[in-house]
Amino acid sequence: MVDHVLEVLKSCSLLSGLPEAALREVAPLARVRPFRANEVLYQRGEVQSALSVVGAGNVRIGSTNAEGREIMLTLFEPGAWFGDTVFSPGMPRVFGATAHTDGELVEVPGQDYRALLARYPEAYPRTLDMLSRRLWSAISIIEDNALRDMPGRVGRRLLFLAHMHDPQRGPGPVTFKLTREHIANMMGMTRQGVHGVLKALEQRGLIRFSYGRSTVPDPDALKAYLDERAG
Amino acid sequence: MVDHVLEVLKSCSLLSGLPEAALREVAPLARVRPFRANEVLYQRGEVQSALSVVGAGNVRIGSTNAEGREIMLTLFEPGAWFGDTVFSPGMPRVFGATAHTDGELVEVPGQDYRALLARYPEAYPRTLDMLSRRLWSAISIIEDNALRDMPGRVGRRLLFLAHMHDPQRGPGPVTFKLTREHIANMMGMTRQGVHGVLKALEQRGLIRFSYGRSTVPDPDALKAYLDERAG
DNA sequence: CTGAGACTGTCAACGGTTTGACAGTTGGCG
DNA sequence: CGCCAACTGTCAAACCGTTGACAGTCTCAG
Repeated sequence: MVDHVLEVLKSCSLLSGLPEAALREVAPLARVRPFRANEVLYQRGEVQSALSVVGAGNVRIGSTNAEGREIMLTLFEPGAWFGDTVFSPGMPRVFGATAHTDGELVEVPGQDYRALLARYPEAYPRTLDMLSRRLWSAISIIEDNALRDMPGRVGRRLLFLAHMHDPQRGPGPVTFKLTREHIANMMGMTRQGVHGVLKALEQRGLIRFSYGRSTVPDPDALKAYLDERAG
Repeated sequence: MVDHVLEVLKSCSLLSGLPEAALREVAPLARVRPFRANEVLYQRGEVQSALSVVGAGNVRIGSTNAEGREIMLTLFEPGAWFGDTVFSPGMPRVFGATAHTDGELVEVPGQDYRALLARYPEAYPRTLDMLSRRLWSAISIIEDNALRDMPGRVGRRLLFLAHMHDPQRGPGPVTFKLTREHIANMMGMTRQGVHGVLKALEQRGLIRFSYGRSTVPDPDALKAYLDERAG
């Protein structure tokens, strides 16, 4: 069990600055939490601080407003971490987390994680780097939303997800298991609006889609097209 | 001169986790850079990494796309810091910085700042906290853009700026020296669109504006109004 | 294999924002 | 004090995305 937890922790980029000995120290303190598709994992506004690492399955990050309209920020794959409030204990979560598929979470209590970092200060620069990159991503999204039209936004967000999924990815095709509605929620658009945009991209051969999934056959080609048409 | 730099560094929340002795160490390595209104301070995409602290005046953070359309992310006051690439050396800047008024910047070379942190590791938690809060803000903005309509977005962004300006601020009125066009660039709207929104808010007594400036007489009242009408 | 539920395609009507254009206002600089 | 440049108010037309509605398609569990 602890070995399994250790494997998950080792797969997490945020923790890769820590030596294996350090991970062995926290592994017994972590909690494994299996989940089923569509289960609510965390709600926006909760103040408990823990570092969550996706061990298996996919997790949707986002929140819902009073009228039931949902916004999705991103989709996390195994190895991804979230719960940025570990760094600002006492702050409420800005977003919620919902299971996208069946899977499992490894949760390290915030206090234990912070204590560990203090014991291995050489891991701090890497940690700052990871957090800083996430800020970089968030700002890019704000920028895209303000400067680009809908095809631009949708295309860029798909590329963003592709990169998120695997930062060292080669030029091959990427597939997203997302419904039109999920994409719409991610962009603050409607299902119908997304349909139109995807259809236009499909006619250019930049995207292919079927029931419940979309595929970008050549991310570089999509990127080139987007860069050409705006900015 | 060094004393002056020291004062500026002490006013910066990012550096407040460092003991005064540490700030004294870097002060001589910092560069003071005076600027005039509308001067371009940094361009998006540059890779040089430095920590910049606003010593005096205001700085607009944002970027411009090829068509000349500008997006403004936020406006920084004295004491604010930027240049998040110090934590990810080698990454290009995601945004540019432009002088909004006359003023002055204090620049600490990235390497020196990182070396200082390594020498005073007790400052890391505070640093992570600051960065994490900034991420929190960025995500809030993404959320607002996706879930709220225009009056909601404009109102929330003004409140955000007010908080940015002075996190410990009391209930008094806040004034922004921003033209309609600046606000429009901040929201990805047009000048005319902003006009309509502000006019509606004005009729409710939630905002007042004159040539080149807008005033929120009672931020709490504005917040209450916004919370009531959406989420 | 078959039915129910989830997802998708499509359309017309509606509404809000932008575009573009021009006159009016303000503030600072000579 | 007066002019110029920057900023603002306002309007109609065009545009784009949403709303709402319904039928068609796909998947999976039983």
